[in-house]
Amino acid sequence: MKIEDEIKQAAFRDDHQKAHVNLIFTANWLQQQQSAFFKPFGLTLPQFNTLRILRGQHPRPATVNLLIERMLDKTSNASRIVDKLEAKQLVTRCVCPSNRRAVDIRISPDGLELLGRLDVAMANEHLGVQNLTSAEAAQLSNLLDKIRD
Amino acid sequence: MKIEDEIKQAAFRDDHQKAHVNLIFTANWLQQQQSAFFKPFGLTLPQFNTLRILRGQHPRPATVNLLIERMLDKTSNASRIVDKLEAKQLVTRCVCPSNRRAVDIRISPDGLELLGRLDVAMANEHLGVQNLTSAEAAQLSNLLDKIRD
DNA sequence: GATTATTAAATGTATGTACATATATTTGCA
DNA sequence: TGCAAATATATGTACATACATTTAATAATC
Repeated sequence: MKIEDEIKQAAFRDDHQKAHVNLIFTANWLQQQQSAFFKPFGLTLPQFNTLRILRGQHPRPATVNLLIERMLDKTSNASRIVDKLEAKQLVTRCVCPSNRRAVDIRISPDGLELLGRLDVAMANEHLGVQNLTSAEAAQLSNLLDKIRD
Repeated sequence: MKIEDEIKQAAFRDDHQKAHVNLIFTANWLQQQQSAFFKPFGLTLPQFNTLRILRGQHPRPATVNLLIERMLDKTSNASRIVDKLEAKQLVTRCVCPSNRRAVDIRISPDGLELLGRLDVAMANEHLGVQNLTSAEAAQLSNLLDKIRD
């Protein structure tokens, strides 16, 4: 559906404004698709992304700082997202022995098992930008990089 | 800066995953730019977008339903955003005479004045996707529409 | 006309975002 | 050594998001 119809707006001032609105709208749309997918597994999107970073580090620990560095949203509160994951016993948290200010966070066996199930489920889904060809996806990335220059 | 460096990830699985991550990241980036811009004016981004819809309707009223229809994020809570705007006396809210379930919401003179100041300030800023040419912006919109097909 | 269904908005709860501040630990330097 | 600065994380508050439930008014059906 064209962006004009999605938000019931007849026209945009120019191509720039239209692309801007479309970018925000489409990113929200994608995030909602993903959230709905993760919901039956008891995970929110930021929780999933955090777990995935921890699996990437496994069996090495991650610190809160490392999570923030790799998260898409730098200003979100990694501490509290880890709180939620810890409450579900998907991660462990303990004071780093070599630097007692820092906290070593590791994905637990339960967490690895959950991500494993998600891998299977995601392979059977068409989440994300699957409607684009590889060339179009690459073109999109280039345009987005240019926006942030 | 390339997306790989922004989130400190060496490589992506494929062009699709890279475009997906880039899309979410860039939309967040744009929203943060805008939020920072609106902050000195005492507005959040959803509050600004709501006010702008109301100005589009002015002098006709809008209902909460109309706001939801036109908002980029359909699931956000228009009622409570209007609460905040009403507390700042930027909008008025009164029961619709012809349908007492509905509420007529109108932008106030203060609200119009604030948006006027924002128009001036925004004209002097480069918010949004200004780094693209018109052709690139149009191309971006087409790619985004295709994602949501 | 009374009862049920639908609609419009508000409210409740859990989570996340944004940003400021607090607490504890470590580092650097006078 | 002692004390200030820097670092790592946690906490507090306001706002927004996501989604379920509630309340009130209107429409539809019997």
